Amino acid sequence: MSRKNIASSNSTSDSSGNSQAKCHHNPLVSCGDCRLNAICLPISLHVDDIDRLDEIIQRGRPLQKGEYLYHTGAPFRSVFAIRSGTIKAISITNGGQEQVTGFYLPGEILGMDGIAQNHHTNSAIALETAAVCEIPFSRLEELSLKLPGLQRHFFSLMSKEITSDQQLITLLSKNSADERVASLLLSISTRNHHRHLSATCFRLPMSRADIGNYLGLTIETVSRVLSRFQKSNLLAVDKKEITILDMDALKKVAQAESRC
Amino acid sequence: MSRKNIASSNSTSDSSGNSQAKCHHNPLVSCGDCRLNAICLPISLHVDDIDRLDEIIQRGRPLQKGEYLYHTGAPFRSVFAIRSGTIKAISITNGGQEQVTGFYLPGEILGMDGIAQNHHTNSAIALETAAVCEIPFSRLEELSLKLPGLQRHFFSLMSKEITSDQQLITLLSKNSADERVASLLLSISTRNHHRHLSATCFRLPMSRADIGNYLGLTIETVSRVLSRFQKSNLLAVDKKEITILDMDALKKVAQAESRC
DNA sequence: CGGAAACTTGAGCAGAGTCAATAATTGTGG
DNA sequence: CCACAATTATTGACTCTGCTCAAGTTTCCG
Repeated sequence: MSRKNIASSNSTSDSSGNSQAKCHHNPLVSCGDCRLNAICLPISLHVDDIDRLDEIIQRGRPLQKGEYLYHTGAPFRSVFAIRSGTIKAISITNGGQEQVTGFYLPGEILGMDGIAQNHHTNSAIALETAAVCEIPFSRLEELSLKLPGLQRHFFSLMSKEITSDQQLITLLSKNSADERVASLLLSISTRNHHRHLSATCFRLPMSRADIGNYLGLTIETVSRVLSRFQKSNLLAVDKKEITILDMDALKKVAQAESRC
Repeated sequence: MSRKNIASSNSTSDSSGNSQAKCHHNPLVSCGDCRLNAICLPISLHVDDIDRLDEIIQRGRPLQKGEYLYHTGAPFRSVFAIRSGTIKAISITNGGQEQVTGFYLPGEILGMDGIAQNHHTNSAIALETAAVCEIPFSRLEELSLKLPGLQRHFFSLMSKEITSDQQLITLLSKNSADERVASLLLSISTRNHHRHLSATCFRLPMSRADIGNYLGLTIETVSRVLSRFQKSNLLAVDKKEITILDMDALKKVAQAESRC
């Protein structure tokens, strides 16, 4: 068997003594050894092909909280995979306000907004100290021409971005404040779970303002909804630390759109 | 010069006597002769390459109003370019409601929601009699591996879909009913103008219900906003026929988000 | 021509926004 | 390390935009 399905090599590998080399804080770890590759690169590639991908990826110094990964209008050169930390993507409205268009967690890929116009339509900002892998897009395109699996993977990534944007559109268009907040909490919970972290107890990396901006709500409404969820024992909220106490009930709230 | 920039061959070509062959209602017209190719395929391709693309495209019988182009959950095989008519894309919410995620006009491409999961997450429904070109995706992928320009074009198309979804997110998240309706009217106006149709006088192909669904408003609110626009002489509204009487004022309404 | 679907308009209501005051947390510089 | 400023979050009172419900009208299509 000359192929290595990297999707099946999951993070249990850090039970080995060599945890240093595989730690996601270590900027030098290669794609093949990265514990996040099941999320970021869930395709079968020949080991040689992984090495070729590895070669084009640039790993820079970590971003500090508030630092920009790229700015609106900047020439588009790369997409980025998050290794640690959280990044928010924002676009600027005609009136000059921010619109948060997404939160990106470790293993997720952002920056694809820039492809069409050859410059970024969004800005990306670190919400906390964050390490990213920079993937130069022109070299990725070249490599994609040689590796059909990689081309398909990038089509797929962009398609996922489209479907997740459309889910947000539905959320904004049809759901109440309670439903929106519950949905966001569940989304973060699920994504944490995929990374083998707790699905019920986690720290929100973003401010109430960012949550409200993302969900089309005011900061006050977000705060009130969280207080209400706490009063009804769905959650324990301790500033940014969230504990989901009643997952089923929270899911019910999230899905309870005014059904006919 | 062995390359033909098809983007520069615009619809003025129908001044020739041979308008039959180039008419967008004729299902047999080739990509090279299609008057919409400036919108749907705005890239430089070798004439031979256009022919190769042409060969893989299937042109079926027109869809009648209300007919499905594809259903949610159907296996993903193709993307579609619209030749004539209008298609709406909808997704189904958890509660079983429709969410309109987009309106597609002639020259525009839809169906890319299905790539990630290999089946469509949306359904597509004709709002009026419509002709489409079906582009089998697997063959498009193969061809993209040979034609870097085509690969880039499809990355670009998907990126455009992402940025336009994000604009809708902003609209839903930040803008009032008036601003949302004005924005949609202006979007249709602009897209008509690109197709060399009137930017000020056109027929809305979708119902008030579809508009409301798309914009996150009720049918009653859409109706009231249009009445209000008419009273203030921004528009003349005659059921689905819209005439923009004061384009500048309408643009002001559309951009007037509560700026700080 | 008749029934259904689509649209318009009005009255009343409620969910989320605004404004405002206070509290808690974080960051900064002496 | 503490004190002060700045930012962030909570909570309350009031307002307003857009929703609900309802009735009536127009348009579409068989």
